[in-house]
This record gives sequence, C-alpha cells and structure tokens, in this order.
Amino acid sequence: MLRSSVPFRMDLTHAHIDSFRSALLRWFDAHQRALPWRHVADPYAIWVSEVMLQQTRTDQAAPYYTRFLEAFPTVFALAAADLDAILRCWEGLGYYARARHLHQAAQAIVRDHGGRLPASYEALRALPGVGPYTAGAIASIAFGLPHPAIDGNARRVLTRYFALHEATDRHLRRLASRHLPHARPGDFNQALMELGAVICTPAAPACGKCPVHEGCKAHAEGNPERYPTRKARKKVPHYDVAAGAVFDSAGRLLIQRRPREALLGGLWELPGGKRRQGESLRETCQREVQEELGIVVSVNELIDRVRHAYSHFRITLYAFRCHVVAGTPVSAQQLPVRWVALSDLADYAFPRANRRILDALVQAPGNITPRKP
DNA sequence: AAAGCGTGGAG
DNA sequence: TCTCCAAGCTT
Repeated sequence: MLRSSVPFRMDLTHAHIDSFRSALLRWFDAHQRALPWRHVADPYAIWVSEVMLQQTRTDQAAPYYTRFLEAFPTVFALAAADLDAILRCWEGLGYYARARHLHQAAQAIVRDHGGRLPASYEALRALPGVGPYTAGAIASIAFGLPHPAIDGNARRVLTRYFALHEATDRHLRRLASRHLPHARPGDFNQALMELGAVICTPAAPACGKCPVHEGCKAHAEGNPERYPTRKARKKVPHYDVAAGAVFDSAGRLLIQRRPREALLGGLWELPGGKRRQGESLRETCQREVQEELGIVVSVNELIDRVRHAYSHFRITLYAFRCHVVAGTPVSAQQLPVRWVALSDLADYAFPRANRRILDALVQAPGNITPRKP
C-alpha cells in the first residue's frame, strides 16, 4: 500500500537504501561543520536551535543561539520571562512570531509536561511554532525517534537524487522515512540537511565531492540545478515610508509598540507610515504622527534614508527630526507609547530599519540629551 | 490553499 | 544594484 504509492521502488532495494544512508552518514561523521548546537543533548536547546533555524541561515542563527541560551537557559526561565526580554534577544533575527510562539510553547510545556519537552512527534507538533519539520527534527535529534525532517536542503537533495519534478511534502517524508536508519535518525536527518547546505547547493552543486553522487539521477542527467522545481516569484511592491523621530523639550524620543500579531509584532518603532499619492515625505511624516498619536509636530531635517526589504515588500524609509508643537501623544490604536532617552534605546527591541535610524540619530551631532537642572 | 511573515549573504 | 533564498509555520 505504502510502497505502491512511491513511484521509484526500483531504487528502493534494501542494498541501495543501505548504501545511500551509510555513505551519507560516513560523510557526515567526517565532514559536518562545527556548529554550536552540534553534540547537544538537551531537548530544550535543540528546540531553540530548530526554531531559530526556520528560514534562517546557520551562520546568522549561531550567535543568537548562544546568547539566547545564556539569557534563558531552561524552559522554566523562558516560560517565566517577559516577552519584551525575549524580543530584545531576538532583535535582528526576523520572523518575530517565532519568539512569541517560543514563549507560549514554553509556558505550555511547563503547564502540561512538567517543564520537559514532550518526547513524541504528535505532542511536539501540538506546540505553537512547531510544524512538521521542527517536530521531526526534535523527535529524531533529541529523542532518537524515527521521524524524517524535511527542510529546504533535504527537499533539494531528495528531489535531485530521485529526479523528482513534482514531489509533495508527503511524498518526500515517506521517501526519507524509508531511508531512515533507526539507530541514528537524528544524524541521518542532519546529514541530509548538511549535504544540501554544503555540497548539494541550489547553484553550482559540488557533485564531485558528493558521497552519493553515483546513485544520483539528477547528476546522471547532467543538470542537477533544475531540481527542485521552483514556483514563480511574485514581484514585491515598494513603498516610500516616512517616520518621525519626535523629541520633547527634555530631548527624549517618542516610541510606540507595534501590535502583537502584526508584522514585526511586539517590537517598538518610530511613528510613521506610507507616503500617499501626491504627498511630500514631510507631509507624510506630519500626517502619520498626527493620525497615530494625535499630536502636531514640526518636521525638521532628514536624519537618514534607509532601504529595507521585508518578507513580502520593500521600502525606502525616510526619518525626520520632529518636535512637538501641540498635544500629548496618545496612541489611536491604544498601543503603548513611551518617551525614552537616547541612552536607553538598547532596552527596547526595534526592527532593523528603525535601528539603523536610531544608530544614525545617536551618532548625529546635536543629540546630546540636555542634563536635567 | 495561498498569502503573510525578516533579515542578510551570495552571485 | 537586483534576485534568490535560507534547518518553515500559521491562518
């Protein structure tokens, strides 16, 4: 039943499967990169690493992983932490819902599992932020359970090795399951990913160094780069955005917190928004600050211009120095609003583009916060 | 099911 | 400069 639904059973002889996985594991044992989450046994740490690695390169996640575990060494520490502290630790890593889900899941683990990561695929999958890949990765790496973990790397390796033009996630999981050595499922999964990251790369794969190139159909066909089939990208819109660095008479800066569930959820930011048709950037700045906070500001010099690409659109952000002319800031969306000294900006998590502006602000002359008399 | 969700490195 | 895409998940 299972077997007949897989279209390549010719290749799935026991001998072939055995040589594939033993060659792969041998290569992994000899050539795996040294990464901070290698040879880690703590299921909590493994979980943190897997969440950080979702859609994120290993070299970007590595320093965050180390810092995060220092700040939150156990499930209990994470469950008891403030989301703000977690977001500060996560600043710059992107996809901030991951931090929120990590926090929620930690609380669920304390509440429902006595503070230990549940040792089953199903229970892991039920945690917020844990999908099919992450559940399989934790189950296999932390608990030695025979579940596949198909990420983008593994998908590329498998579609090339078997020359699959159309492969659903279900097919790939089933295929990987057949090759899983029950003695070392975690190492096998990691080996597949490592091969994809280091040898079987999207462009210019190093087939000459590949431990399984002899059985690889894409290599035999001569053009492995045509796998996996990618779907056409939609072009992303671009917006001009104006933001106000609004100062009060004491030289403090006005910031507001973004709603939890939104883009950049829970981070702090300068007020601002998209430029409208026919509007000047200074007009945008003035209007947005007034709409969001109910105050009238004078819009003065341009502090900086930052180009930034988000996941599904891009912007050019123009930040202007502003001063309050009339009113007291109150968020129209009932969001937290705060006046902060420039020296305290490290206490808040900001999106990357905003952080650039703030850095420019702190560097710029004329920003010495007046000493209180 | 398709869209929303960050950031940075490589080419 | 621009495109691609990375140890995916959620709704």
